[in-house]
Amino acid sequence: MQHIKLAVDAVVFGYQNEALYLLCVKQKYGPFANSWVLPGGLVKDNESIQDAVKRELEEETSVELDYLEQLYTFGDDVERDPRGRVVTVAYLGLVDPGRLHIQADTDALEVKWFLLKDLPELGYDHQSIVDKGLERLRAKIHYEPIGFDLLGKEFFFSELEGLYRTITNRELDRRNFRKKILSFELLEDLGVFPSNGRGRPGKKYRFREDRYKELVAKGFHFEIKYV
Amino acid sequence: MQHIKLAVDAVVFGYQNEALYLLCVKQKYGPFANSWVLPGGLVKDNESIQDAVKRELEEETSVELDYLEQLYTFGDDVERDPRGRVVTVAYLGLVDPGRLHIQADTDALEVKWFLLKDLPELGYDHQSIVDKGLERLRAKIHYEPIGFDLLGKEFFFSELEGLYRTITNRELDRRNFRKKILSFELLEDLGVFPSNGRGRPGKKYRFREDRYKELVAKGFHFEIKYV
DNA sequence: ACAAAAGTGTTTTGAGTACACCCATGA
DNA sequence: TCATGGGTGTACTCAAAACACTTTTGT
Repeated sequence: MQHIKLAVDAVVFGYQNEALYLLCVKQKYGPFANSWVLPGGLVKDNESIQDAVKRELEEETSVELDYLEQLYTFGDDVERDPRGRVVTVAYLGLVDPGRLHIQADTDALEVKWFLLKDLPELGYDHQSIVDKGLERLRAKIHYEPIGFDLLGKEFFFSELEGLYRTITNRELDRRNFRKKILSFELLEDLGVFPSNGRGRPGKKYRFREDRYKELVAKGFHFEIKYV
Repeated sequence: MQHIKLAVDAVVFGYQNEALYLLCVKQKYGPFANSWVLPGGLVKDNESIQDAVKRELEEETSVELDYLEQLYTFGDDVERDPRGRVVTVAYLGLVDPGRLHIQADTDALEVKWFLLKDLPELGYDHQSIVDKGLERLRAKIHYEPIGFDLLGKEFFFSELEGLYRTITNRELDRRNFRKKILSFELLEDLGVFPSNGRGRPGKKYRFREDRYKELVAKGFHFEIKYV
């Protein structure tokens, strides 16, 4: 008879003002009570693992995702949970800035977005799960248009630039970057919007999800080498 | 109390004569008795999931791997095993041609390498696991030097060409491919060997694993766009 | 008028691609 | 001598990279 528990955990990133944020919850019980950890929990017998992630996120944080993918399964360290053998399937989630400021904690658990650069010490092996998630995000932003899930539906071009600068942690040439992105013809031009600070007002854009899918079906491959 | 079992399964590919092979075992008991399935089985309480894969491969097939990586965790279909909830962590394995012909079945299970193009109907959802494995192999061969794990330690250049042709299922320009691969300076030239058939004899090469790691540490990125 | 951010084009460079002939061996 | 497979070099093309000034707004 096997005594292994199966859990899910979610690495959920948000982005605002040139900075990445990570969604954490404060553990109430157990060996890491009062530590910050990733949202997650045990999978139920009759739910898919993906549904388990969504349910836990809903229960613990009330956050809905704009993007979700399976990340990696952590089960090589037999003692990663001091209470017994737990294998966890980690997911990577992304949310747009509209969800970045939590409404109210659902069930008395504390929930918080931490600046990724300023994370507290996380319980269990959750820091290594976060590392894996960040690695995936960094890799994938070059060859899939997942960055758009970290922006609002409508965004200034400079926000997209800032997002790529932040995630890749490198400078980029604004002219070349814009030329490349626009060449895909995946952005709908929404026209000029009042500047939100000083400086010349800029155009807003919307990512054309439908068009992206069409193009992919025809063999198109999103790729940003820049940055 | 949770009633989910945790298993591992391995998609193990081999390559020989311009063809990919998949390692299968014949199921002895259960709902898929006498079906061919992927090698695998339940994880033990005190072993890492990666060790579980290696153990099952050893027990069921006596095959040792030249490459192993975690592939994906299949647990969304609650009824993927008719006997109850089983979530399986699938791994992708590669072996060199020296291991392609099985020595003897360890414990009366039947073991067989099938031509990938000519697979029998596999039990459970194993066909979709194979599909995922093949997808990963096809993607990864472009940006990591994992193809070498499907060749012997010493190989003719034409074998490498054939491997890429086979896996990508496309023609390639021999001159450009050779130029590109050699430009990495990752192959040790072992000199000319007697031809194994008719035609001019060719040089053999060895992949410089150590050098590859050095280069990666310096920021090198293996990439074959060709093919 | 000045500071701040947005918008825009051209040139250079190098990697990807296309392409065809000679060489060494076994039969 | 012929069939088979191995080895090699050059020219073209296009996308990536480098690069700086003008425009619009708020203060």
